[in-house]
Amino acid sequence: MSLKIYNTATRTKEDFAPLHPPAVTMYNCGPTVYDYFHIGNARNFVVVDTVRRYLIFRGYDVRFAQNFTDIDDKIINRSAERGEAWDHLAQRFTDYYFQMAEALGVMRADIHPKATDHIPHMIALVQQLEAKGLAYARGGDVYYRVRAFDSYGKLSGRNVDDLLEGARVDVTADQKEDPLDFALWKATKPGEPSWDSPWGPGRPGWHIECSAMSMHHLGETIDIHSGGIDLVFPHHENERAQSEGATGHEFVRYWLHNGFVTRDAEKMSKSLGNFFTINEVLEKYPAASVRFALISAHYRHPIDYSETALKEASAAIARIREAVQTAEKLLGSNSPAPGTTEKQQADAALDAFTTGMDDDFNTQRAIGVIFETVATLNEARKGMSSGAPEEAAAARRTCAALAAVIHSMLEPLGLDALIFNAGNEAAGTDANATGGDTDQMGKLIDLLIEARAMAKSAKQFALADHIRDQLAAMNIRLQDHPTGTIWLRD
RNA sequence: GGCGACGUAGCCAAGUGGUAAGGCGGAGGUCUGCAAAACCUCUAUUCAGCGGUUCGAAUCCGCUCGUCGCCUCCA
Repeated sequence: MSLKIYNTATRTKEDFAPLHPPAVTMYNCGPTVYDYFHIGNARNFVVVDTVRRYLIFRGYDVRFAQNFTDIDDKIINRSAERGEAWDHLAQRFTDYYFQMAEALGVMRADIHPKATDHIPHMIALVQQLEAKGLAYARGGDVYYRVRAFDSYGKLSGRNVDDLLEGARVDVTADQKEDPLDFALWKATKPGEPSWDSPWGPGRPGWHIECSAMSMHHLGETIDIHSGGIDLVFPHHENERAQSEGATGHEFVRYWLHNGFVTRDAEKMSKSLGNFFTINEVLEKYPAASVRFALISAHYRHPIDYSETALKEASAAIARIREAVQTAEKLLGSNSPAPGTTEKQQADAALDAFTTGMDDDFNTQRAIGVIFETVATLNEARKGMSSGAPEEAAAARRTCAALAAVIHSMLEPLGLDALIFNAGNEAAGTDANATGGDTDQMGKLIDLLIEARAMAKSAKQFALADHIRDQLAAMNIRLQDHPTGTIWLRD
């Protein structure tokens, strides 16, 4: 079995062969920190995090960098509107990024470089391009000479002449040699932050930062570079031109781009006002549901954001959580080790999961396998209360093995902790959702369950139901099983 | 105008040549004191439409219709 990744550069699925296995270098174009990121940005972070987690699951040693664009027009404009210092604003939303990303189960990158910390690297890169005749200075600006780079357009499948036709170019706006040329360095304007450079005070163009930071931290050639599909052109095309123009060799081996989150089939955008910021979404729905919804279609396909989608995701997650928690609760603290049969059954599920994910990170197929495993687990659970001791013991082994394998499938999807740890902070002393309720709270609940059982055997159903209802009001839900009553936290 | 993606059940969504995964929702049933959870059965003779290739197509080719995206800051 081999992992296949769809490479935007070739428009085909390719066998994944990193440059120096098992090492994998990955770079994702991160947020411009001038506002909360929206649900579309969230999809990119979640998708890339899932890719990263799966590569780790597959045994790769991943080194991952994701930048913060902490200086650009949007930040300068927002800063002016708010009367807040641009660097203060950027820091504030950088902090929010970490907070929201963590909520979504997105792991921190190994490196989170900031553009403003890499100005010297960018200047050096621009100088290299200048020396090679690929860049030229005009006034205090520096531009990339697009037509001097032979393969410009290769990544996005365009040729420079087509680009000119459709281009809405205001040639008068600047001093470019060619309308297609783009800015590497922008001369400072009054009131804007600026850095000293060989071309005078100014600030970097947008594209140059990713080239500089990717090469500085991960090397001149990296394995995977990712972003939303709208970054293919011009951002990634320009990054490629800058990096390969400077070094003369391949910049990225696999270009990976995720599809949009749409709203009524249209791309979310600021101008349409049809976007939701992540903090708004997380106020309404659990992070597990949001993440599940974001990976419940293939990452390259568009996904429509709606209340229905989030509710369905919540229901789907509830089924998984219910199955695993019920099984683990019934197993108690002395979960049996799997025998050969159970081991094979679990391995088969894991293989099916891996096959799905190996096909260009097909999370939906992987999720399908999880649900099939859930169904098998629920069925096996009934056997646990069998009167025949051997049958019950076998069922316990099966349930233990399947519950464990479900956890190991949820982990690379970034869902395991979100589904099973959420609420534990509120639960306080609830030692874990799986096992012996050794804490005091658990003992109290067990006592109430015992009282309810006594009421039931005395046919005092009003009292029994009162106990159940009051516990439910505290999000403690009771389940009656042939072997006894268990409780779960909702 | 150039380039590209998509159209599968009430909804979401896999499947890219061998006879339609999975989830949500819905209907009926089993279990239960009643619930909850779970389980069982049913819910697409068919994959936008029309042609073609093939023993065989949702899957390949052509055309048509529809939706969306990139070409400008954008995940």
